[in-house]
Formats: sequence, C-alpha cells, structure tokens
Amino acid sequence: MPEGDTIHRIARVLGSELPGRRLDLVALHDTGEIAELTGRTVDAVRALGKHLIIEIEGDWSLRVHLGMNGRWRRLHARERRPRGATVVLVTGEAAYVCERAYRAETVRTSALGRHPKLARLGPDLLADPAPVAEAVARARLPGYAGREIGDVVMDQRVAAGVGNVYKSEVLFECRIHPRTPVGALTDDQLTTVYETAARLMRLNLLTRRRTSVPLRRRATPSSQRFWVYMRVGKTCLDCGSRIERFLQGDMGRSTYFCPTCQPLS
DNA sequence: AGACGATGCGGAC
DNA sequence: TCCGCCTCGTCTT
Repeated sequence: MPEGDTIHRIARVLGSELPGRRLDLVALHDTGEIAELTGRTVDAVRALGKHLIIEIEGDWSLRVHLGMNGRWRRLHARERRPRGATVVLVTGEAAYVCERAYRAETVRTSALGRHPKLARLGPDLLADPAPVAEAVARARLPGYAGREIGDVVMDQRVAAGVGNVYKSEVLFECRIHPRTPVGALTDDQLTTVYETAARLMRLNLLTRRRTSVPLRRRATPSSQRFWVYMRVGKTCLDCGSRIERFLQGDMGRSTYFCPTCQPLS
C-alpha cells in the first residue's frame, strides 16, 4: 500500500545501492530499452511525495509512481525477470525491477521542477525538517477553507505523501472529525495535523509494516496496527465506541473515525 | 474455496 | 460523481 513512507523506504534502499553504479540496461515497459541511458551512472535516488526520482548522469531522470499495486524487487542480474516489468535497471550483478507501477517515464533532470505532476506538488512531509508551516500555509489558501480536512490532508498539492491510511489515523490522533471544514480549524489544530502526519510517516520509516500504534504510549495488542483504519464496527481503543466509516471527497475514499473521540463540532 | 474490500489516480459521464 | 485498473490479504462459508 504505497503512501509517502513506502516510497521513502524504497528511495532509502535504492539510494544506498544505486548512486555511483553504471547502468548496463535501462528498460521501461512502454518504450523498451533506452539505449541513451546505457553506460550512464546513477547520481541520486530520492522520493518526492509518492513519486520516486532516479537521477542519472547527463541530465536524465526516471520518474516512477507505484499507484496502487506497484512494487520494486531486487533480483540477481541472471535471474529470470517477470514479464511486463514497468522498469528494469541492471547494474553489474543486480537487477532492480519495478512491476505494475502506475507510471514510469524519463524526464530531463533540469526539467523536473516543471513537470506537470511534480510542479504542483506540495512540500514532502518526510523532508527534513518537516515542512509543516508550508503545508499549513497551502491549506489556508482560499480554495480550501470550505473543504473537509479529511479530503484536504490527502491533497498532494497541499502536502505530498499522505495517503488514505494516514488520513484516518492522523485525524484520530488529533481528535478531529474528518468532515471538519478547514476554515473551522485553528492554526494550532492545522499545524498539529501536519506535524502528526509527518511524525507518523517518519516513524514508519523504521518499521517493517506500516502502523500508527507506536505513536502512542498505551499498551495495545501486538496485532494492533491501526486505531481506526479498517476497523468499522470495532470498538475504539480509547473510549469503546464503535468505529464508523463514510466515503469522502470526489473520489469517495473510505474514511474511518471514532464518533466520540472525534466529534463534529 | 470464494467474496469482499483495499492503497492512487485518471478518465468517463 | 462514479468507475475501473490489478493484485493481495482477510474474513466468511
């Protein structure tokens, strides 16, 4: 389930192994082998919200977005590679293979800032230091005042990286009902929302499986991963109420909350 | 064994 | 405003 933390985890692995390596083969699903990139060296790997950017010598970059089902695997260069891989990078003994990604393309590194999918992206909440003030400033732009915070916190133009799991978990942690209009939140509340999102995602750079439990001190069953996400009808671990779900935003995304801990005021 | 629901996002209406 | 993509994990029979 790729959200910003997933992409940062991938960037950390690829970023520790690829820079400085010479690429023996670069292939994309739709364009096939890209001969221009053969023999070039990887300069850097970084995450920008949910986008992964692999910078390659000579003003080249690859932009990869995993969408829902994409994943990266590292294989031995001689291992049989899955057919239809979205991205294949071979360097020496290793092959880095991305399957079922939503999108992968080459972009000139110098043009990344003008790329339509990247230019409008809000600051990456996993950047260091976390760009909380910038995220809050964007959420305060006039167009967002009447929109629901559950919808806005996932808006990649406000802050990049937050997905549907974090939306529910962060707002539970902040005790804010997902339907609260942004205009009804105080600056302190909005700051806390983005601080919490940044803190929670950062914590999950250290875990194997995403969870929001380590954010809080109270003892919980070890199987407990989330407070409200995917827990419709189950009891709130703080107050015992039943967790509820509704569909939110243009895309009708599932949103989970505790009606007692997160009252709509 | 089979049904159901889930991550992000674009596109159709 | 809603649907579909594609695959995987969890829950129900």
